[in-house]
Amino acid sequence: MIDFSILKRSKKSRARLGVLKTPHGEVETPSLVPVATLAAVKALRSDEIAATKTQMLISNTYHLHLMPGEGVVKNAGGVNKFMNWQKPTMTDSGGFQVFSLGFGHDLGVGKILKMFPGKVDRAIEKGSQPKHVKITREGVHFRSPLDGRELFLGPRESIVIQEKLGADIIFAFDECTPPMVTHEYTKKSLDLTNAWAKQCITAKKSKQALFGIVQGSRFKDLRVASAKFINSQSGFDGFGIGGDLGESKTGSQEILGWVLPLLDERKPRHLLGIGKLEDIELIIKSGVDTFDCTVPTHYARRGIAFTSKGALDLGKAKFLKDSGPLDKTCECITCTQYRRDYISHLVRAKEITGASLLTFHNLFFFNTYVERIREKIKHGLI
RNA sequence: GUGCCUAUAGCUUAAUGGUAAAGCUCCGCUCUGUGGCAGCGGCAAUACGGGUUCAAUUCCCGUUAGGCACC
Repeated sequence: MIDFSILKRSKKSRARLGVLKTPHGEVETPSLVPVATLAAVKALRSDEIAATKTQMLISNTYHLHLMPGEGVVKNAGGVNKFMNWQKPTMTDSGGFQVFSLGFGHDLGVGKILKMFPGKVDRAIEKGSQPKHVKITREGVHFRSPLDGRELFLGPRESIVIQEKLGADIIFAFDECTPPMVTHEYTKKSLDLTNAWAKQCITAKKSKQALFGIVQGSRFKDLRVASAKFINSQSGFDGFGIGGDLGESKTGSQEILGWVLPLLDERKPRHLLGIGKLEDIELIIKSGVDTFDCTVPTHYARRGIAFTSKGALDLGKAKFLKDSGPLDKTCECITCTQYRRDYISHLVRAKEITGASLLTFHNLFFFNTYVERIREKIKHGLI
């Protein structure tokens, strides 16, 4: 069970200030939801995650199913107790893995593609299938990257697993479509995602909140149809917006502009997998309440620090001669207690403490950034 | 001290009497419902001095350095 209330609606944009109440506490929205795929934000303890101002985490059904298996998590009392995290949680349904382990793996692309005009030779047509993933009406056959065994995930399976994982918010099982799909392929995929959406609603026995996912790729008619359909399902407590949002920032704005006005404004909207620093204000202005993104944590493990002066690659040797903090204006533990020369050394030596210090800073920095946006909405600035 | 062996990029190794190749490192770039992953691009070398030859990194001599054996 969740309860969402809107404290303020912007007059300058579709941005909204809200509070999302869950069994594990409240989330002030808009909010970043850091990614804890395997019930861990890599490199941080749960108390450290909390100290980065993180309000909610999202874990992954597919990955936790493979390892350690949802039974282990259930025996521990659910994902919160399992990882000693007292605040709200979400689990993603595994729908993204249909893409990332399927076409994404085959073609070596992410869901955001900077496609050159005319590169239609790689378009994914109706009827085509990825190599290691088989998509059927009932669900998706995967091959485990861990041991090669077959595994099947459909709407019912995903919900059953997510109920055992026990997060506050769970997502419907969908097909996240690749960026280079044709209209025909997307239309067929959407029929599947919508059918699965209904099956997820009927499969759910728990009191967890269930979010339906809007797909439709870059096609306006399909995005609109998807939003209307998902919005019409009273079994959904909120919405996810998934898939490819087009090739540019203005494209993403446009797609969110088609979709969000069609969704019941009393329910929260979560944007799946988007959240580079430069995206955040734009998606919030479009009316997004929560969003998850691997960027702050994943980039930290590659040695990148996000600062008020831009992104810094601490792996570069020049930082070995830099005695300053990562960011002079940041008040996080990493910035107040450690210097760039030391962090650079750790990154270059591949010491895990480097990943830890950078992950802490990046999450604190992102969360502070979003906190300021909440303040701006509160004061009518955006 | 004597004999033998070796010397190619920062490191580890290829190859050839006729354009010197790769891995790692280093430098730059990419990587949005997470691979502590991966990909792309770049810098960079025949120890030194002679000789043979149209042409030597390659064959020969010397120097230097290193390794091994013997005294």
